[in-house]
Formats: sequence, C-alpha cells, structure tokens
Amino acid sequence: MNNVAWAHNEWMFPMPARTSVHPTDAELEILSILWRRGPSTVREVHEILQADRDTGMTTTLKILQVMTGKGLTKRTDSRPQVYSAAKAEEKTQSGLLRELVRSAFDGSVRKLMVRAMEEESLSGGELKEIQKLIDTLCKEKRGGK
Amino acid sequence: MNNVAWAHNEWMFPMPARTSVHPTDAELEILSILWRRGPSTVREVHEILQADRDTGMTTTLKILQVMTGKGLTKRTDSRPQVYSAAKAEEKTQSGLLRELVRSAFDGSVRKLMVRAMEEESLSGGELKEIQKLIDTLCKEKRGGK
DNA sequence: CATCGGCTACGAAATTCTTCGTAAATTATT
DNA sequence: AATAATTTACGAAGAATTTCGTAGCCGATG
Repeated sequence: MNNVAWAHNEWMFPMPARTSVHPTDAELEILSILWRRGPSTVREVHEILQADRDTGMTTTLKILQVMTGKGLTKRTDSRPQVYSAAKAEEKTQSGLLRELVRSAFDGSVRKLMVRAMEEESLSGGELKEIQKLIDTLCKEKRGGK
Repeated sequence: MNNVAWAHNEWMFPMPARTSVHPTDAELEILSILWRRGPSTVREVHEILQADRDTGMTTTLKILQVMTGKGLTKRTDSRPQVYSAAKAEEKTQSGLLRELVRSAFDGSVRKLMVRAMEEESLSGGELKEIQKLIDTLCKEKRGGK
C-alpha cells in the first residue's frame, strides 16, 4: 500500500442520480490507457492519446477532471497530479457489457456471445481457449459453486 | 417481396463521412423495438417506448427522422409512415460489439468473451449451448476454408 | 365542403460531451 | 530572486443528441 494522499471530491458536482455512470467515448479511451499504464499524469495520458486524436492537453485534463467529478477516476494531490481509474477494469467492463446486452441484445448474454463468436478476428487458438473456459464454468455451475 | 414504395432520402443531410454510423442510445432503443416488432409506425414505436421513457411523440418522430437521415432506418411513403431498420440486426450488433471490443477490451474479442462468461445471468443450459457452438466453429476453422 | 383528429415537418430550446484559450499556480532554471 | 517552463483551474464556445411546441398536411366524419 502506498501512502499517497488521494484528493477526495470535496467540490462541486452533486453526485449523479444514476447509480452506475457509464463512461463516454472519450472517457473510455482514457480509462483504457489508465488500465494499461496504471496511474499516470495528464501528460502521460495525453501523449498516448495523441496517437489517435489531435487535441490539446487542456482537453485531456478537462476530461480527466470531469471524470473525477463523476467518480470514474481519482487523483493524487501531488504535483504533477497522478490519475488512476476509480473502479476495477473488470467492474467497468461488466457494466458496459451488461449495458450493451440490455440495449442491443434483447437482454440475452447468450445472444451477444453467439455474435461475438462469429467475429473473424477470433483465432482458432482463442476458440480453443474459450472452449476450455466454458468447460470449467460448466463443471462449476453443475457441482456447487 | 412486398410492393411498398420506400421513401428514399431525397433530402437534406450529406451522407456522413464515417462508413459505419453507430446509433446513439435513444436510437438503439428504437432499433431494438424495430427488430422485435418489425416495421412499425411512429405511434407503435412510441407506445412501447413509453414504458421506459416519458417523452412526447414528436420526440420519437424526430429521432426516427434523424435516423432515416443517417441511414439507420427507412420508411414508407404511406400515410401512417412505416419505419423499419435499414441494416440487418446482425450487422448493427457486430458493429457495436466490435466498437466495444476496440474501446474497452483492448481489441481482444477473447477478453470480451471471458468477461461475458462471468455474467451470472448465463444459465447452465446456455453455457452448454455455447459449448456446442464453439465445437462447431472449431471444426469449421480447422477443416473448411 | 367544413371541421376534427391524427400524422408529419420544422425550428429551436435544453442537455450533454468535447474542445480550447487564457490566466493563475507551482516548479525548475538561470 | 527573477525568469522560464509546466501544470492546473476556469469559463465558455462548438458539436452532437434529445426534447418539445407549433404549424401545416391529410384523411375521415358529419
């Protein structure tokens, strides 16, 4: 455990009514970077972002600030501030997945998986890997969890 | 084949630069309804929408109009106009899936599937079903083309 | 054919998200 | 300490989405 003092949201924004805040596109882009790199400064995030977008650094900063307001990221009080994702990658991914399932797959995870398996980008090796995973899961569900 | 005359976009909007237009949240909500019900009038769509939202009918109409402008829906010239999804459900779902994979799963379909399999809503029966599908796919990839 | 009711177009407000410019605050350099 | 460079806050413009009000259109009804 590190001894960094996290800046809490002493400030503004009344917490949103919605319990689960879904990140916007730009926000997700940044979250991905934080997941990959771990805690990062605005500059670090921004430099990676440059690869895709062509925006100023204050833009990156602003989004990070808004995200912190929404509770999507946290930051240190140190100077340069270090931002990191507030929720575990898995949580956010599950949330997004569930949202997509609800809104575009009739609420059926199965339907989504069927569609996902049709993706050409899935290599034979990956299919096998998934096959194993399913076997494991099946047994788990059958035997008591 | 039915003999309805489809209203082409004689009008406004220059076709968007992006080849794949992703539907917004409200648009997706409506697409889902069209997928389920098939071709529907504004009123029909709106009544179903009422269950979740509480908006006027001109709102529904407007979104439908915008969607038609974007090429997401088509409509008849008849007097209640009948709207329907312009692209096959599968196409749109694949697009959304790919987008999510790209933006939140590091571009890896496998990662998404792993996360999807962890969903509790997946029943044992569904897992078995998926298992079979994967078997089939594996053979296809090995043997065929 | 006059009128009523539902359907459609249109424009424009309200919201949300993205972007930036500028200035203030802090740290590094000379 | 004075100056330069970097980092942060803030406000506000721009863009895209969602919402609605109003008016015009069309078919049905009397």
